[in-house]
Amino acid sequence: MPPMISTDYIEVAVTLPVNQTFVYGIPDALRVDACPGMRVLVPLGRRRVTGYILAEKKESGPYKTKDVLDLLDDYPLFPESDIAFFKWVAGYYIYPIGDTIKAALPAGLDCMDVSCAFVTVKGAQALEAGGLPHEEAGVLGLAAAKAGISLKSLSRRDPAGAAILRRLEKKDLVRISAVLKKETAGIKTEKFISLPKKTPSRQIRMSVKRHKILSIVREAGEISLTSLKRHVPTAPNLIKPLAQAGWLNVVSRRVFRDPLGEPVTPNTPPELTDEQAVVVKEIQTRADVFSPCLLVGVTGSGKTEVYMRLVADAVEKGRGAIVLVPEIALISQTERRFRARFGDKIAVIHSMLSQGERLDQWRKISLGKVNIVIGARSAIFAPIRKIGIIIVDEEHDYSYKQESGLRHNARDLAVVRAKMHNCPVVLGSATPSVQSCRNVVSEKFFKLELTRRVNNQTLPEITLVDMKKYQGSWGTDSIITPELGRGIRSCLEKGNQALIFLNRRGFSTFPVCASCGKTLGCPHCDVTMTLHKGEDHYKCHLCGHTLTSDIRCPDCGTGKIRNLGFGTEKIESMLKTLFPDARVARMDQDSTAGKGSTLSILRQIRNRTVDIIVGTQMLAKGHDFPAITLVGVICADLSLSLPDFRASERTFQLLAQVAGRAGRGEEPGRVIMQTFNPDHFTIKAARNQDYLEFFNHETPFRKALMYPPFSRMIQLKISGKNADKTRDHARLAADRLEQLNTREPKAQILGPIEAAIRKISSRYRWQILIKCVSSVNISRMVSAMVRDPAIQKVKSVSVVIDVDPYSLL
DNA sequence: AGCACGCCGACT
DNA sequence: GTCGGCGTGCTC
Ligand SMILES: [Zn+2]
Ligand SMILES: [Zn+2]
Repeated sequence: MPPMISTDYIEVAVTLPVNQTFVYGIPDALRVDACPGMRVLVPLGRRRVTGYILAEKKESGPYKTKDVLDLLDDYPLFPESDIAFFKWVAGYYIYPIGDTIKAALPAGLDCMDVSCAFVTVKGAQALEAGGLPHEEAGVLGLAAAKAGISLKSLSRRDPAGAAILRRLEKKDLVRISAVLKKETAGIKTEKFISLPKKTPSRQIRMSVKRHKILSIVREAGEISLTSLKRHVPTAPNLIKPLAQAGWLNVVSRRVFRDPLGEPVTPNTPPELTDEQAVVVKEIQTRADVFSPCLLVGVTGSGKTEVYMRLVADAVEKGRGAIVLVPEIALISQTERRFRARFGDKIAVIHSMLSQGERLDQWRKISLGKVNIVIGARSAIFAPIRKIGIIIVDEEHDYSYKQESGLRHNARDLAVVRAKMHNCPVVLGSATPSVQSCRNVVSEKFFKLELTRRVNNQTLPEITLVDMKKYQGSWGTDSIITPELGRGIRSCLEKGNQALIFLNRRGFSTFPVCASCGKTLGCPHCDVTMTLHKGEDHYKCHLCGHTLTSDIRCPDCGTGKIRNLGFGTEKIESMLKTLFPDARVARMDQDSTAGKGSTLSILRQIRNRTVDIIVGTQMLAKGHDFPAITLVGVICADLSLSLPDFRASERTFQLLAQVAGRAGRGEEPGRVIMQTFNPDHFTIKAARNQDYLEFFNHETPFRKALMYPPFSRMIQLKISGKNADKTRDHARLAADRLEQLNTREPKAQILGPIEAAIRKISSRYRWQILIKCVSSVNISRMVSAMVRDPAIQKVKSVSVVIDVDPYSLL
């Protein structure tokens, strides 16, 4: 157990966007159980909020302190040693410390006061009598129906809601009071039943059911109520009188929810290849020092086995391990293999888990029951005490970057955390990021390689098809070229599966008015709508707004819409026409929206009940499809022309990844990539599956324009509902930055510019880009800028800081 | 963030 | 005259 608080005061970080911590007094009754890493309920202003104990304090400082109201944990959620890490993260990402900790912890652990309106007796009478103004009756009815309504949810419904409520309060029809909103994730307890040591003297009537229960309990020794219910469904009612008469002992105990089914028995590791053994050895010799390693291994070269050896080795030495994997729907192949190897010694943090299940995985770690964790980006915050190794699989993957809230990059944080724990960190990939390659060149990382595939599979053969040849062709040839068509046919004739990739969903992606020529745009966003035939409407992919499929042009009022442009849904229907005997399935965000649909599509692929599978990048990651021998890429350059310095890298990674889906089984694979730019270095490098070729071509561009990894970059995203106010605020922010840009080496401030997508969900968007070779200077000036009251006080415009942005769009 | 305070326009 | 709008500032 960690050291308890021994002082009269504690330092607390509250979950609010404030850049400071607060000092509270701690009553003796709470102090005996309190320690850093626990949550407390504290008064702040005139409400109660959740805070995290950071440290003990001998003095209150210059403030008049308030007392902690309650201790919300009986065991710390994170070790005291992690606080330094959280502070580092908060500083680096320029994000409030309390919010940083909240983002790091499992969700649903926040309690706070929420203002709620309750209908008074007078209000109920008034509602029944009628005669109230329409809107007042509406709000009152809502509050009555829900037995109290929070002010926040009301003003979300209707911006005028708060004003109406105040009127009602004045008339004494509602009462507004603070209600403590409890955490939504909790610890699960279960009842366990056993026989008492001595048979009770008190006799009760013994029915058949009661006898049965007693005999089951006698046999089991101790049994949970849940398993007892499986034998006797009415057990909960039956045990009560038995327990009261002393015939049974019933205790409530905390349990961990097990989301992954029955625990697996650990399997035995296979023999390592010579190459694998060398890599493992190299990293093991650096076991007790911070040593970042880039492990480049072609698909199928056995990286996962190397990871598992390193993790097992760290555990043997009494230390823990963190394994990061890309975020995908369902559990990935890598996660499954780790679980098979380490059984119940490993915690799994995955987006498919419920809040409570995630909390339990976290608690298992913080209680020291397990000291290995595998999971997507949030697992980098897992409360492992003495980390012996950190693994980042597919380190180039974009899902390591969180694109909302605390915009961290888990891959970068892995390196930081490894440094704090003096341990190796292994970044593995077949196609490493430009950033990591650069770190090898600059000798920040050392590089290890796995060049041979374990079972001697051959790498897929990749051919390019120039789509320019078929521009204006008849029928479907311009989209599914004859080369790709022939490829699919021969793949199907051999009884294999084909995967067709297009990173754009929907049926028609470019609806245009036949009479005035205007595109059909979203009324809330600055993008065109997409026709979804299955759902029979036009949909905006940014805000979700829909328009009926039979709509006339809203601009001229009469024109019919011509549905140009194509997405996965259209490719699916074209393939069904071209190959009427083939079974075609589609996997994208639309086809996997329903619960269980992802699983059912994956099962179809695995059981070979589909022949052609069309999909978006969802198909590119994490799942193994052994029967796929052909991968067709409809348009390799879709993401190439985006106005973003990482467009090439993203395209290269995506193409390399999809290509890797071909030939995972016995038969060699084939990849056909259709492109308008067959001579572009990105496409060529993807065809050659050569990350170094890509790196060598991309590096000069980045260097010339001072883009990462040759500089640090921070992007400010300024948005608001009012176009003029947003623009003015963006200009103000840029002015402040210019004023703060005094230290050498100076930063380069670009903008403000209007974002490429000028409006999303009725919010106008502006951007400022800051580049600087000095990490310290760029961080200092941006922190100072956001702390400026002139910037902070304007609440109708939001300023979001994206440190090391992945995409600038 | 949320909540109160305070200062100005358009209503009784 | 006040009711209620929002801009400003503070929370240990
Ligand atoms: Zn028109
Ligand atoms: Zn929209």
